[in-house]
Formats: sequence, structure tokens, C-alpha cells
Amino acid sequence: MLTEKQEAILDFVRAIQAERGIPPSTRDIQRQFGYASQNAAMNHLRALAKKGVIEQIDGRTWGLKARLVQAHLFTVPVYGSIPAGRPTAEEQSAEETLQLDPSLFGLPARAANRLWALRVRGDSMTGAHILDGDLALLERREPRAGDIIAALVNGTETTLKRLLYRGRAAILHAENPRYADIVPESGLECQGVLVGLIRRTT
Amino acid sequence: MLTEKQEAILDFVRAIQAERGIPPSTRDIQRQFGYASQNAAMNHLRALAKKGVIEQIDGRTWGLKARLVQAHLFTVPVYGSIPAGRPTAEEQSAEETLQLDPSLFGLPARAANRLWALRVRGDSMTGAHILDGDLALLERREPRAGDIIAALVNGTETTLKRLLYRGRAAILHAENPRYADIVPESGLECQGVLVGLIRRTT
DNA sequence: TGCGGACGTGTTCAGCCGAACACATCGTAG
DNA sequence: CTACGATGTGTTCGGCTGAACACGTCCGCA
Repeated sequence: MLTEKQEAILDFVRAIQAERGIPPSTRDIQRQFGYASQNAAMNHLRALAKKGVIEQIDGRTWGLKARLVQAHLFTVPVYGSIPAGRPTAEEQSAEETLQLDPSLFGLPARAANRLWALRVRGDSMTGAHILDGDLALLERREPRAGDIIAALVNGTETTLKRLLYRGRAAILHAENPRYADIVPESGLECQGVLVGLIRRTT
Repeated sequence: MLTEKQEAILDFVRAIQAERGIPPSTRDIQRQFGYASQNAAMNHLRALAKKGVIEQIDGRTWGLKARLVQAHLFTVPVYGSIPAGRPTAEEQSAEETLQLDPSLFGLPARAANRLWALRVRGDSMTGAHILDGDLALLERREPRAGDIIAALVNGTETTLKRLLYRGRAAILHAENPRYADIVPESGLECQGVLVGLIRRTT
């Protein structure tokens, strides 16, 4: 979605805006990244705006929408079940959105735009103490063996499974003996790695 | 403290800043109040700054210092283990504090000062899918049968147990067969009822 | 081989911004 | 009566800002 540079710029804008309320000017960005020209920053801001993550607040100043800045909160989209395709930052398809303090899960600020949440359905992960109705917090990143990941199976729906390797073959293991392991035929599509869990018990 | 005009200006600044994140310029204020001179606004801003309700955010822009806009977040104290006595609102003894959105757990605003959190130790509640290291969110209120509660046993430490009744006698049931039920001798001291759970998996 | 996108330099320009200075009015406290 | 603070007007200035234009590099893709 975002290039590496664009993400760096976005992080900087977010940091400044969270700290002092006002986003950095193009020349602030220029200085921060050592650009010789103000236009380098301008180009990135325009690119970020085209991708919808920032906007021009008062017709001049480039910054994040006010709601996304509040204190040091992340705004995380919550999905019920994910239709085919990767969950992107398009929040249109998100059921709702939720605000949480990243320090709760020990997440660095730059994880902000890689986070999303999934409302867990079914009992396939009860062995890992993840229940129906729980809210799984996921980060879009490369999974490691043993991670619990949200994976796209059958190209239709996203499910939570533990990623294991049998030799070189990846298998998706349900933490419930009533469910069989899934062996992805073609490439494995990982949409996120579990980093946190939120449960409502009332 | 503030004059009538100053209060009007302050309200306007607050409104604009809440809406778009960036406070109005002196000329915005001038237009809003129909001043013929920008200096009228400047004078008021300087007066407000002298009284401490406003400051210069980035060396130029005048705006509110406090983030009075901050969503509807609860500040919840987090305890490791609770020493004897009831966990009160004194946050001095809290290990840390945590900010969360009450809507995450479907809690009404008036629950704010009844909430606290406990860092779970031990495996006595794994049957209820509550693990060592989890953060249990609790509300101080009268428990009902079947609730998972934080109870003070032996007058020394707080543990999480399920509250059951055998006839009229209350028993504290660990959701783990390796732990025996506890039958409180004297009155049962309930410090909170489990309303939510937060787990960090990384 | 050519095209376009990401990325970056160098420069100029019009507009907005805070700041300052000079000055006026009014009511109130000493 | 005087001094002062609150409230304004009118004007000017230097600095910062976003925007635009021209130009250049690198890399992947058709």
C-alpha cells in the first residue's frame, strides 16, 4: 500500500501532530529527512493524500484527520469476516473502528497503519484460549513459524490459525482437535499476525 | 477570571481546534467577530495566554494547550497483586495506568470510576481461557452467581475465581482441576467482577 | 527499448501569518 | 484628575507556507 519512504513521512507527520497538535510543514519534513528541496516532501504528501491517509486540514496545511491523532491512540479498523482480497487500509469495508492505546500491546508507533482487528467466529482456536466473539488484534507483517495468523483460505474468508511447518510445507493448524489441519495448496496468504486479544465478558 | 469577550474568543478557538485540529489564526478570529483589525484578536489572545488558558503551540500559532478534545477515554489503574485492603480509587498503589475506550467493552460512562485492572498471575483460570499475564478488567460491583470475580482470600492477596453457590454457601471455584475450591470462612470480600480481558501475545 | 512511477534538486512566487507601532475610546480604581 | 486595563482601528514588515515549473535519476514493466 505505502512505500517505505511514504511510511516514514507518515510516521513523522503523525508524531509531530500527536505531540503538538499541528502537523509539520513541508519544510519541517524537508529538514527532518535532509532533503535539499521542499518538493521532495510535497511529492510524498501528495502521494499520501491520493492514498487517503492524510488531507489538507484547513486548505493549506497537510495533516492527518483530527480523529486519527487524538493523544497517542491508534485507530484500528474492525472486520467481521474478510471477503476475498487483502484487507487494506480502506476503512469502507470495516464494520466499525476502535481506538486503543498501543502501549497496551507494546506496539511501536510505526505499527499504527499495519494494525487491524478481526471479530473471531467459531471455536477452532479455543486450545489457544481464543474464543468465539473475541476481538483479535492483528498486524500485517511476515509471519514466523508458530505465529497465530489470519489467513485467507479458499479465497473466500479469513480464519485464524496457527502457522506451522511440516518440513518445508506450511500448514494451518487449528487449536482444536475437532478441526483438521489445512494445507494450503498454492501460496499462503497471510493477512496478519496475532499481536493481541480483547475479550468482553459481559 | 475571564472577561466576557475573552470567553467568547476562547470558545471559538476551542470549537475550531476541536473540529479540525488546528486553532484559528488571528485573522480567522477577526473575521468571526467582525473586527476591523487583526490586533483586536491579538490582544485577546495575549490576554488569554497571560491567564494561562492558551499558549503558542509551535512558536507562532495560538491554541489551547490541553487536549480537552480527547475522546471518551477511561483511565483505569492497573494492579499487579493487591495487598490487604480494598483496591480504592487511590492510584498511588497502581503499577501503571491504562487508557481505554469504554465502548470496547460495552461499558456505560458511569462505570468509569468503578473500573480497575488486574495483571493475572498463575494458571488457576485457564479453564475459563484466562492466562498468566493477561490483563483482567474488573468492575467494582455486587457479584452474581457464576461471575468471575477478584476476591480477597486470606486477607493477603487478590485472586481471580468463579463465584458459585452450594446451597447458600458461596464458594470460589478455580477453573482448573488442579486447584481446589475455596470456601470463604467469614464474609466474602469481592473486589470486582470481570468485565473484560486484554491479552498481549507478542 | 520506451514508458511511467517513485524519488529528488533548484528556484520563484503570491499569500497568509504573527508581530509591532501608533493611536482612540471607555470605565474604573486610586 | 490621572493612570491603567480592556477593547478596538489602521498600517506595515519580515518570515514562513504551499504551490508551481523545469529538470534529473533510478527501476520495473510491457
